[in-house]
Order: sequence, then structure tokens, then C-alpha cells
Amino acid sequence: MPREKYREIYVDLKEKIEQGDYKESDMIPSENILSKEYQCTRNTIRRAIRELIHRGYVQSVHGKGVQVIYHPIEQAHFTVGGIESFAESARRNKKKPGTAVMQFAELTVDDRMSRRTGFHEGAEVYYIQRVRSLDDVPLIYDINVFLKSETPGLNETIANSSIYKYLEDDLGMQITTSNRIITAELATPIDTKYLALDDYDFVCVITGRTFNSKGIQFEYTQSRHRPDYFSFQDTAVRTKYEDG
Amino acid sequence: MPREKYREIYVDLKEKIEQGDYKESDMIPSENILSKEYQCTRNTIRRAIRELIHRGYVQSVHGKGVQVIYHPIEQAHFTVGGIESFAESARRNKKKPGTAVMQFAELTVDDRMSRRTGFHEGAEVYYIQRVRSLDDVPLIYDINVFLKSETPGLNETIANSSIYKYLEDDLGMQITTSNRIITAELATPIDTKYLALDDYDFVCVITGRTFNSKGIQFEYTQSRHRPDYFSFQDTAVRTKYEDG
DNA sequence: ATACCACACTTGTTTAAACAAGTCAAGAGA
DNA sequence: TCTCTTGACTTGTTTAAACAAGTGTGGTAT
Repeated sequence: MPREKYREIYVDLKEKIEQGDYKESDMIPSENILSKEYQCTRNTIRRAIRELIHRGYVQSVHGKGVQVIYHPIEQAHFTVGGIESFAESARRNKKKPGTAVMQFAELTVDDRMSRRTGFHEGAEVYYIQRVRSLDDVPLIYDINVFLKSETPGLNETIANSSIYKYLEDDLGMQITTSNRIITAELATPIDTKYLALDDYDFVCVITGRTFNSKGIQFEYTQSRHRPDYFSFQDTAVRTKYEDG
Repeated sequence: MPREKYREIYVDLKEKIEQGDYKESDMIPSENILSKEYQCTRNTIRRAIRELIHRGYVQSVHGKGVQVIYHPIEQAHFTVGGIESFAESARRNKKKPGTAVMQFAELTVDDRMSRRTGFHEGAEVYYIQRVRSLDDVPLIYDINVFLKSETPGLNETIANSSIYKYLEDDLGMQITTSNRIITAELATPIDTKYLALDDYDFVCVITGRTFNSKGIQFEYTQSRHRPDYFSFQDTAVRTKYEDG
């Protein structure tokens, strides 16, 4: 459970917005009022509000207040966003997750793979391919490359359930940053073979590198999704003036 | 030009990273050292670093320091990310932008459109369809809906160049937050007709709502991209503990 | 009525300081 | 040699206060 004040306040306000206590276009109470309510300084309130802004819940307006802009999205898709494991996403989307390991290999990174994954040449890695299903329909083809030195003891059994759960609970690793690129590509024969693509001849692809709290990139991932079950959510905040 | 200290520091550090003064996996100087260098308090330094973290340039490691994780991406695609106008993106991707207005209409939001766009029923809007080209190849089909009351004076001539430029420079509007969803869809006959899709029968779609600094949603957008010219970049930072 | 100004609010930026907590290396003690 | 502790560093959280700047209201003088 969160022990940090700003996080408690953030979660509290977030739930109030999601439950409709504060409705879209409403102003939430001012920072001064909230700091009295939550028994803390304005700084701590501002930090909680900052998180809400970054997640697209509210929008601050100079001189006026902080306005709710949260709009629940239609859940026709399987929505991806933030840093989540497949199991977590599945649960949030209220679908039953399933996993089948297609390949589990241990290999050494060569020149070409190094450029693609960001791992150093010569690094020892686990190379895993898995098919993920939602409500028993195979919809996602996952290719994972894990740095062995940071993920010791990884094996096929673990790959069959949840690798992230193993990393976080058993190895005590903390996942922090994820750089991702979203594209769409023509389906490969492998996609067509293993996924229920129906009539689709293309897939949505998330390619990304993930870092742990020690600042080490421990993962490279490529997730190939059936398009009608994929949507990626994002909130961008424009900081004043250009970025350069 | 930025007058805020934290922004000057942010831009300065960002450029040092992009130019390779601080290389990947390097630690940048500690917050205390930087605060002396830049003649400010640690708080201001932390704020600049926070921005770098959110844009995927660095990663802070508790007790150790702040590490560079920036990795220049391969520019095979047309990369979208952050809040940018089409003209800005084109310039950043070093391509010549072009625009053709297919439709410019003024209409009133009805029930169905309200659910899709987030505008109130009965609101007066501009409805615009445009084909965007990069280096003279038509690659993006843009559908924009602008709230008339917030974007007065919009016309076909402006739509032909840069609407965002008009809003920011002439109307003095500040664009702040953008909620977007990225998906891929089968190409419609319109896509096929107006875009150079080559053999592709699908498009990448960015759907989004944009807010100005007054907290008013003034735009709804749908951008349909040729897939091989599209990539969406994202950095996610996992805040400790679950979001609820 | 209208234009203007003062005032009470709001959020935005910056400084300052204290303490918590994680890392790492050097040195003491076995 | 090995283990453990200490201390100096790092980032993380919170408090406190001052001033800047934008918004809106209400009153006053025209």
C-alpha cells in the first residue's frame, strides 16, 4: 500500500473522478482547500495533481483552478497504456488471460540483434516467443528478450505464467521506465499461423525497451496484436514553448 | 524563449544528451553539483530532471544518481509523439509538408456526433477533412472538428496552411493537453481513394481530443496514416505501487 | 450604463531546509 | 581473508514561505 502522502491523495482524487464525485468540466477544490482537507502543504497537493494531469484526468487553468477532463473510454478494445504486465492488462480489461510458450532459448547477442534490442554485443539473454490469448482466443504474439544477468532463473515454467510477477515478487525487481514505439505491419506467416487473425492481414506492434530501478535495460519486447483487439491510450501535455 | 529557470536547465541538459556530451548509461552530475552549476536550488534541478525522465532521456536511481537512457531512434518512419502540429512533425522528420482541403463545413453537433467527439449536443463546429502529404506523397487523411466558439474566423484558406499556427499566433490560444488513442483499421474507400496506400489495405489511426489552456476541449481529431510512414513514440514511467 | 481599478481569489515558480532511504567504499574487528 | 559497521554520498518526500501572474467580482468615478 502507498505510504507516501501525495500518492494517497492522488489515488483518492482519481477514484473520486472515476466514480463521478467530480464530474467532467467541474473544478476540483482549490489547492489551498485540499491542503487543509488532507492536512498537508500545498506542495504535496500539487504533486498529486501533477500525476492526475499526466494521466489525463484533470487540466489546470492558471488563475482559475483545476478542471476535470476525464472521459471514460468505450471498452470495445483491449486497451494498452502505462506500464502493465499482460496479466494486469487482461484483468483491467476484464478478460481471461492465457499463455502458450512457443520457444524458450538461451543465446548470445550478436551485432544485428544488438542494434535491434539495445543490448550489448556478447550479452547472454533469454529469447522467448509466446502466444497470448484473451478468453481463449489467441490474439497476441509476444517476443521477449531478457538480459540473463538481471533475470536469473527464468525458465519455461515461469514463462508459461507471468514473467513480470516472477521478476517483481521473487527477484524483487522494480520496473520503472519503458520506451515504446507503436506501429502496424503486414502479418507474417507466423502471425497468421498462430493468431486468430480472422480476415485481417495486418497486426499492431508495440516495440519497446524496459528498464529496472537500477537503471539497467533488462528487456526488449515486441508485442504483435490483432488490430481489432488493440488500442493504445496516451495523454500528452504540452509544456510551454517549444522543446527545441 | 523560455524564461523559467527549470526549462532553461531542461533544454540545456536535453541538448547535452542529444549531442552526446552525456552518453547512454552515463550518470549526469548529481543534483547538488548541478544546483551549484546553474545557480539555483536542488528543487529547480529536480524539476528539470523530472521533465527529462518523462520524455525518456534519463532514469533516476535511488541512492546512486541519474542515468542517461536516451537512445536515438532509427528515422525510417514518420514519428509522432508529444503534442505537435503536422507542420512541426514534418519539419522534425525532415519532410516537406503539403495540405489539400477536401471538405470545409459548418454544422451543429447531433447526438451521435456528440458521443464520438465529446462535444455537447447543439454545439456549433467546423468540420474539416484534409489530405496531408509528405514530400508530395499523400499519406495522411485528417478529419478535424473544431469548436466554433473557441476558434472563430477559421476558414478554408487557413485550413489550407496551418490551423494550429492560426490558433496559437493569431488567436493567442495555448494548446495544453491531448488525450489520444492509437489503433489500426481496415482502409475505407475514402482512404484508398485519396491516399497513396500502395498495396496496404489498412491505416494507422490516431483519435484524440485536445484542450486549450482555458480547460475547454476545442478539437476532436482523427488522423489516418499510411502504416509504413507511421510510428508513435511513448515513454511510460511506472510510479511505485499499483494505480488502484 | 460604462469604464476602470482595487481586491480576493486562483495556479505557477523558486528558494530553503530538514529528514528518510538507498548505495558504495573505506576501514575496523574478528 | 572475511564480515560488518560507519560515514559520505546519492535521490526521495515533505514542510514552509514568498512572490509572480492570471481570473473574476464588485465598487467607484465618470
